[in-house]
Amino acid sequence: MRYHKVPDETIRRLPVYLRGLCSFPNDGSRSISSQQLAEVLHVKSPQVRKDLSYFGDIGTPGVGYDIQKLKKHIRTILRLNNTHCAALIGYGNLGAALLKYTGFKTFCVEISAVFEINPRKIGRVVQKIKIEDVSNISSLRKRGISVAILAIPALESQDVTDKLIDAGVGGILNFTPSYLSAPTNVKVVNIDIGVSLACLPYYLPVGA
Amino acid sequence: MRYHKVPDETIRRLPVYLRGLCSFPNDGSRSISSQQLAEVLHVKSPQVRKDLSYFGDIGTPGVGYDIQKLKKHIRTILRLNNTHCAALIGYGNLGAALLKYTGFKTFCVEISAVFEINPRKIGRVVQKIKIEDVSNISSLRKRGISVAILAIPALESQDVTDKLIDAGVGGILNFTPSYLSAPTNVKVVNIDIGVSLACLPYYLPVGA
DNA sequence: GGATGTGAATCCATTCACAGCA
DNA sequence: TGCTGTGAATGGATTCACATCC
Repeated sequence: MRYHKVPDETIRRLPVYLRGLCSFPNDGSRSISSQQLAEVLHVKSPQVRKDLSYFGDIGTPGVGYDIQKLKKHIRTILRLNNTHCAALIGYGNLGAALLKYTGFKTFCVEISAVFEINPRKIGRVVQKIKIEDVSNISSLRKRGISVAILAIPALESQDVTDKLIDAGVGGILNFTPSYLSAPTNVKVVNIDIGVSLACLPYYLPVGA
Repeated sequence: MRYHKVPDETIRRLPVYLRGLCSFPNDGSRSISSQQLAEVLHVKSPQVRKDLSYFGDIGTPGVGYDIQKLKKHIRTILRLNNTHCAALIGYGNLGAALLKYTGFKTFCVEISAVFEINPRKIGRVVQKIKIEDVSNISSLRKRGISVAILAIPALESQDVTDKLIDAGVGGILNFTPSYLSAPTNVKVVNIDIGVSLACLPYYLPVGA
C-alpha cells in the first residue's frame, strides 16, 4: 500500500480489535473475516479493513485474516510484543484502583513503579511495589520505563509532567483534569472522568 | 442562529469551558473573550465561538462573554443547574475510587446510590451510602436517578445495562471494556482505560 | 476599535463500491 | 464465489475570514 498517515483513531481501534480477537475461540476456524470481527465489536467492516490496510496486506482475499497472525501483527504495530513497564504517579484513591486494575494484562502493560509526594505513603509496599518519592522519577530512563500514568491532583500535574519528560517518558496517560504541555514527541492521552460524566444529563429526555 | 444539529464534540467541550470559567478569578473583569478562554484551555478561539453560537447569541460583540452569565448558560444547556444524582454500579477497586472522586462536584453531579452483586458487600455503608443489591436497580426510576456509572466486570455488563434501561436510566458512563447495546434514547459514554494505555507504546520513539 | 457570530473553505475520517486476487 | 484492499464519495468537524454589532 502507498504511504498514508495513520489516523490516531485507527491506532485507538487497534487495541479494541486485539481484545476482540483474544476473546475469539482459539480452537475453531483459523480465519476471521472483517465482517465477523466488525460484528462482534460493533463497528463497520470497511472500517476494519481500512484500518488494517494501513499496515500492509495482512489478510487473504476470499478467506479473511488468520487470527493468530493478525493478533501478532497488531501487537507488533502497537509495540506490545514484549511487556511494557509503566510508572504510576499518585497513589490516592484512583491510583490505588489503577494499580489493581486487571485490564492492562491483555495488552502486556504492567505497572512496575509507583511514585508519591505524600511522605507518609513513600516507602510503603503495595502490590509488591515500594512507593517512591517523586524525585526518583529521574531514574525512569535508566530503568527503561517510558510510559507513565498520572493520577495526582491537578495543581501538581504540570510539574510532575515536566519531570517525566526530563526522565525520557514518551507517553502519558493523564487522569488529571488539566491540559498538559508537552513536546510533540511525547504523546499525552487524556481521560477526563468528570467531563465524561458531565455530558450525560444533556442527553436525558426533557423532564427527567 | 438558524437551526444546526449540535455536534457531540461540542457538548463534550462545554464542561471543559465550564471548568475553565470556574477557575477564573471571579473578582476582576466581568467579561472574558473567546481568545482568553481559548488560551487557558488550549483550544482555538473560533472553536469556542462556534461551540457557543449553537445556543444563541450569548456574547456581546466588541466585549466578550459575561463570565457569570456564561457559566449559568452552559449549566443550563448541560442541565447541570440542579444537582444530578447518579448511581454507581460496582463497588470494586475502581468503584470505590469513583465514589471518593472529587472531580464531579464542579459539575453538580453526586453519587447517591451504590449497587453490588457480591452479597458480602451488600448492606455495608460507605461514604454514608448503603450498598444495595443490583436487583434494587429497578427502584431508580421512582428515586429520580437517571444517570449511572458502570464499574463492574465485563461479563455482567450487558445484564446490568438492561436493568438500568428498564429502570429508566438515560445516561451511562461505562468503564467496562464491553460494547453496551442500548436504545438510541439512552446515551452511553465509554471510558476504556486499558485501550487508552495500550495506545501509548505505539507513539514511543523506536528503540525505546 | 474590538470582539462576536457565521457562511465558506478546509481538513480529516468514515463509508461506499468495486477491481483484483485466492 | 468470497473477501480483501483501496480510490472515490460522503459526511462531520474545525478553521478561516469577514460582515455585523457594541
